[in-house]
Amino acid sequence: MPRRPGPGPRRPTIADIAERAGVSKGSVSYALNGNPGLSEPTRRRILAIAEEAGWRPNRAARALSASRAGACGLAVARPAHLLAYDPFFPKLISGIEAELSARQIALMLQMVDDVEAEMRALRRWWAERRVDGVLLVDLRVVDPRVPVVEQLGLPAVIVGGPGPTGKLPYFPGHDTQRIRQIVEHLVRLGHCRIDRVAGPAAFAHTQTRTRAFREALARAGAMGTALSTDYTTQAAAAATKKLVERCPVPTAIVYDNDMMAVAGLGVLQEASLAVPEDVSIVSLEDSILCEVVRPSLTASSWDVEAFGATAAHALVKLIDEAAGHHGVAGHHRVNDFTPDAAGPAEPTLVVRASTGPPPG
Amino acid sequence: MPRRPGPGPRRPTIADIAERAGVSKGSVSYALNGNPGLSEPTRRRILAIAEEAGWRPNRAARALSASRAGACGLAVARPAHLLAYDPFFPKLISGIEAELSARQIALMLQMVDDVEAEMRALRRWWAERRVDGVLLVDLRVVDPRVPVVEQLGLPAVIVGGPGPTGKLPYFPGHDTQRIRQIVEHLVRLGHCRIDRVAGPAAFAHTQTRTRAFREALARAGAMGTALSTDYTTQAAAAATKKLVERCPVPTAIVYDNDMMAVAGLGVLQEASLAVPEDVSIVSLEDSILCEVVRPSLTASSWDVEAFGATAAHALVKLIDEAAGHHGVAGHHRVNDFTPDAAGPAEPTLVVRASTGPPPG
DNA sequence: CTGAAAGCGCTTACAG
DNA sequence: CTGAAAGCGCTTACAG
Repeated sequence: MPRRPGPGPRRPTIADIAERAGVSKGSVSYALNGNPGLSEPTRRRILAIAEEAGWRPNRAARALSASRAGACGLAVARPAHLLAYDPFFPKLISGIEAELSARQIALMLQMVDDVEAEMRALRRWWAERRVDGVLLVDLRVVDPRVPVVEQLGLPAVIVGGPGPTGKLPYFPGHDTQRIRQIVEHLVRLGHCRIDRVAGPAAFAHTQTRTRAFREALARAGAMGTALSTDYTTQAAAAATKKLVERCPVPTAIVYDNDMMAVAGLGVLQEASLAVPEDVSIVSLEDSILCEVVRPSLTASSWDVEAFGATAAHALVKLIDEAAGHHGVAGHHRVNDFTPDAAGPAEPTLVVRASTGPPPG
Repeated sequence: MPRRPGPGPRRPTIADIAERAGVSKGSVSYALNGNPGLSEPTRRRILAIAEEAGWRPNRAARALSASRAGACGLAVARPAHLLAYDPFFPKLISGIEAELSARQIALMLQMVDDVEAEMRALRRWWAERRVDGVLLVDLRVVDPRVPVVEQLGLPAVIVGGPGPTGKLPYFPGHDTQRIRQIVEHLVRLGHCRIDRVAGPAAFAHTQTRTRAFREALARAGAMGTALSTDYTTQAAAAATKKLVERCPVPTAIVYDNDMMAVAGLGVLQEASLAVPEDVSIVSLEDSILCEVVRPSLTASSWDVEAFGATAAHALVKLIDEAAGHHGVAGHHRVNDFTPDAAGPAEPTLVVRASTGPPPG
């Protein structure tokens, strides 16, 4: 049973601190956690000794006794080759991670092939007490993860959800507003036939966007359709080809993300259609890529990092609440965050070279 | 002290399994961990009961008693806005994660602003026993992280390192070979003046590439220089402008990654230089982006996911070794992995539309 | 081949 | 205001 010391310097424990301070381990724990029931001088003395000794809690010990993992989980069910070209996720993860690490909470990241694998990951995290809560991204229209986390009692927030699903807090990504801005911009330029190359129809945010797209078109008296893709550039290229073979050719195309927009741009260039003289194109997601290609792409810009941070913050709150109502069988409270107010900054349409008046 | 039960189903412990099986907790632990010293029938019976009960180890408990976190750490010291456009990292993380999760090891991800913050993260992970080992990316020419992990006795592998640094295992990313292939391709096309827009000079792999670049040029009797950047597209654009203002204009430019290559392409197009008729360009990193832009970019393709998996595998081995030599004060063994054999697949140059013979 | 027990490093009601 | 003690759920030498 004697611990193998392992290489490297020794890590002090509360027992060491207690001994040096001449108090019990309990008092050290109280001081370290800011619990009441300790005189100010004693607390300060203990804190100073712990600081000086470079004490840090053994997270496993703390997790075991406090029933708190000190970690949140994020499983992403998109193939790596897709993730690799979507600037959205690194930004989102960065925002989540910043919020969490400011609170000393770790982020466990797992990439999985599909929703089934993601659910296995969620169950395993729960069973092993690896995480205190999870972030759910890419909500499906009918999403099997929601009943799973609800049944497990695993605190969860939906990142980018479209609206109330069960009782989980959700954070829509300004989808409606961003689509609206894009359509209004194009209509103002004189376009009346606007098509869209969309993401997977099974994603809830795609549905939200499609609804917003239809409504915005109708309000403006314009027409247009949305073609679903699997987010691959091949699918985006194929959809673009289909659109430009139509008669009449659409004068504007909206792409659900930047890489698809660039793929579409390539197809248009090969079809000898000039952008924006013949066809205007817009990306629903802004990135450096939009700035860098020629012509540069008009794109909807929003603060994805702040968005991730907000969702992470809500998850932390939820976890704290769940721990507070200890033993209460009931579930997370209904969303009490303002929907469509994900970050501090409102989305804005960055107008670049890829949009202009329609031909003729 | 009674645990708050918390919401959701109950999680069985080894005590539950032991009771149902009519054995001691120790025996259950032995059965579950495949330790010898248990009759086959007993082992099978225990396993069946655990399986049926859906038992999973409480990772905190296991970590505390076994002194193993069951997690590895990866801290990335690049600003999020840069990470967001580099397909390399998602692929790398995906490969690492796949290897780790196959062994039930979690990946802790942290994004930090600089190497100092990364070192704080490493120290904190070590002090809290959050991780059993770490992966070090973006090795600097003089890298302060190396002495830190060595002093702490924290198992670590260098992902993409250029060669032996201290005693840490390292995995070079085929840099020399990839640079060589590119230069040879361009020389074969007839280029004799090849410049390069490189990454930060402080990165060790940039240095490796620069050395390989010089050697390859010298071998071919060609000339050329490398301009360092901070990987931003602004810097890439500025470097490209500087190059095309030279006399004579280089006939070929190599970019250390794909986004910089696209930024360079934009500058060339605006300077009315045709690619590849006036200038050929090549990206040292392949991605969908290279396929999608017009002209499509010739790029060096290699299996980054396998690379990440290999490094993660080595780290796991290192951790096992360190645990095996328990108490031995000595350090990790000198690298015993084959350098420059990172993945199963060799890098290949994918020739696309952006390279051709020099003008004249 | 199996069991009883100590220990990992914390937290937290409970006495004093 | 402080201390002694139990407990979190595992692992692991040590007896039998």
